[in-house]
Amino acid sequence: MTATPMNEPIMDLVAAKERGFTLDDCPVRDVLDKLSGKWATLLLFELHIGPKRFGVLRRSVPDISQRMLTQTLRTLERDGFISRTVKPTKPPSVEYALTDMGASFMPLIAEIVAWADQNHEQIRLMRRTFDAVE
Amino acid sequence: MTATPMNEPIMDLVAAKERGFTLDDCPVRDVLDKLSGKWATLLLFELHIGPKRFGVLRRSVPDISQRMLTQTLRTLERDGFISRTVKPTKPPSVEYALTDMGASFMPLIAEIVAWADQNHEQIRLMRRTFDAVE
DNA sequence: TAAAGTAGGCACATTGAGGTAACCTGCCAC
DNA sequence: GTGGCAGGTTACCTCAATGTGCCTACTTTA
Repeated sequence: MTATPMNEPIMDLVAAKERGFTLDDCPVRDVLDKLSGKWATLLLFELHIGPKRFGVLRRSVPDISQRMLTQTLRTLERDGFISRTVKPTKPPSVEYALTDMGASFMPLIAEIVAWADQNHEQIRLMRRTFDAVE
Repeated sequence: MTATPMNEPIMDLVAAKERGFTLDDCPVRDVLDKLSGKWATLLLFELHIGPKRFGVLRRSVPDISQRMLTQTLRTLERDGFISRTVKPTKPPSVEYALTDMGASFMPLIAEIVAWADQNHEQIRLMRRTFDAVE
């Protein structure tokens, strides 16, 4: 709840800082931007269950607008997290799927979910306490 | 590079979805918002090395404005990631430090950094390829 | 002929994160 | 006094992310 006597620092992070990983064109930003968008993780989430078509995705994430669905899928495709395959059905359909790289990213999301699950009660408690004092 | 035959889904994620973790007041959002801000991770990064005073933090992250430094520190404190301690020195000084909860969050950041380190070349390759085709 | 379902595109408004710059409150030294 | 440092706060502005609504082009079904 208060200051910690500091468990020893994670050396990877110390090393990362020394390599300049805190700069603006930083590779980590590329990844963080995926996590930060409102929809990207939800879509990765859906595709992690299995490949899905455009319309199915839209119904799976009912709040998303068509525009944001298209746009988010594009940037995820652009960065190689998902693939887009047009199938020559009668009305051509488009299937989206995780790539191997995208799939390798999901364990990180799973860990974040797990951490959030373990800590969100304390976070909300701290928040209420902080707000109460003004 | 193309569609993956889908390694088996991570059951924690499937379970999370069934518990409604994709909703708007979702606990995961609370955590993702920390990662998404421009400065929060950098400040956690600095405090992970050790406790630091306001002015030291400002010099450690030279691009940050006083306003954003104060603001980001406040929200991190509000959510219990860091602690704020006023010390009765001649001009009173303020020391910021990771809390235990904040420290427990750092391994996740370390993993994201490691993943970004391994994959950013491919991401940028995919991006260039995608942009070339138009 | 009309409706409804495929997968989008385009134009505009909103909104919130972030930046800039100035001011403030103590306390110290000159 | 005047100036500086510490740690802020406040007002104002910008810009990118996101939302809303309407449009296309094609095909199947009623």
